[in-house]
Amino acid sequence: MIRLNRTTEYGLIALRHMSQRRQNITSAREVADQYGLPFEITAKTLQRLRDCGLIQSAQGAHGGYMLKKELEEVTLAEFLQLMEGPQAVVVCAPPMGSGHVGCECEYKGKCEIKGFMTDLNTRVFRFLSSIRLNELGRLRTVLAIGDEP
Amino acid sequence: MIRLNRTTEYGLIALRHMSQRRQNITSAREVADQYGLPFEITAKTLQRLRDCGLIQSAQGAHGGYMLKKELEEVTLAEFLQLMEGPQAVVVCAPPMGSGHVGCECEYKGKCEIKGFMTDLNTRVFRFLSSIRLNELGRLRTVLAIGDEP
DNA sequence: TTTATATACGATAATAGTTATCGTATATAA
DNA sequence: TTATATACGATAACTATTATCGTATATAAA
Ligand code: SF4
Ligand code: SF4
Repeated sequence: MIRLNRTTEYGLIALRHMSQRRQNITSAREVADQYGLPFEITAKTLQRLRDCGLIQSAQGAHGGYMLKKELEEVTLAEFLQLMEGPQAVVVCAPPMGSGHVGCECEYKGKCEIKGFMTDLNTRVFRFLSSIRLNELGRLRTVLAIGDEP
Repeated sequence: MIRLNRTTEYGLIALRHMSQRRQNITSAREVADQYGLPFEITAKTLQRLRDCGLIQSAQGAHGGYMLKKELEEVTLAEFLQLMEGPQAVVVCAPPMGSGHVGCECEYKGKCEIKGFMTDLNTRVFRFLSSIRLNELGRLRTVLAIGDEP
């Protein structure tokens, strides 16, 4: 229920990379190389972030990407929606953020847990909205002692 | 990131059904019929709940299933772990509940968001642990006005 | 003008995970 | 003996995720 997409991780890795190099432009190649990510997917991920308005792109030889939005202004809920599409705990619940697009479910008529699920969906959305992407910069990778064999 | 398995829903539907019919035994057939669920999967789901100690089974002609544990004592975090296996936000984070079994990730060495992810994992676990299955009984299906076309 | 380097983007293959089904065995009350 | 139930392994069908390929376009610099 809880696992993120790889592309979401790639996106966060790229955003953090950019937030550390303020003012400086970066490129899909640089990000992919530095973190060992697959180039093609990294490139597409960055294009997607640009489509969403989180970063801006410049084409051509010295082109690349730069942060556009303040990461503090982006919640994890919003980011997930941008990267993974509309999210909901169950198909009958309205996807986070936009709209009451409550989908269809074949069990809808007889289902007795819909109320519970709708409530859960709301709470999950609130939880994810309480986390902002500027937290990416706060925590660094702390290798726990004994983490490696 | 956020969607539950169908089997988890089937399990919750069954648990709620049983919690409404205290003392009375129910069966996979009864649950499947009443809510229109696929019988085979419902049966396996109930077997799984029994393996986990949430319900007890009786074989034979008048057999079936009964609640064993108080739903108030079961958190959503525990339930998800039982139904969907060890859960974590990312593969490098320790799955909820049991252990520091932090898995392997090919990007581990260079990754800079591991700290953020580990922290997120902990917070998600806390969130899911704050919800208990007795809430299943509190909310009923409230059909929103205009929910159907 | 040519070259090197970058983004842009559609199409598709490979992989993994979820969901559903089939077949058979066993237990038990009537 | 029969009807009804759980128990359980194997596998098929479906869906989503993840990775790759091919080609087009933009731009700075030689
Ligand atoms: S109607 Fe019930 S079974 Fe269907 S998605 Fe909603 S909660 Fe799940
Ligand atoms: S090491 Fe980094 S990329 Fe790998 S799973 Fe952990 S957070 Fe994700």
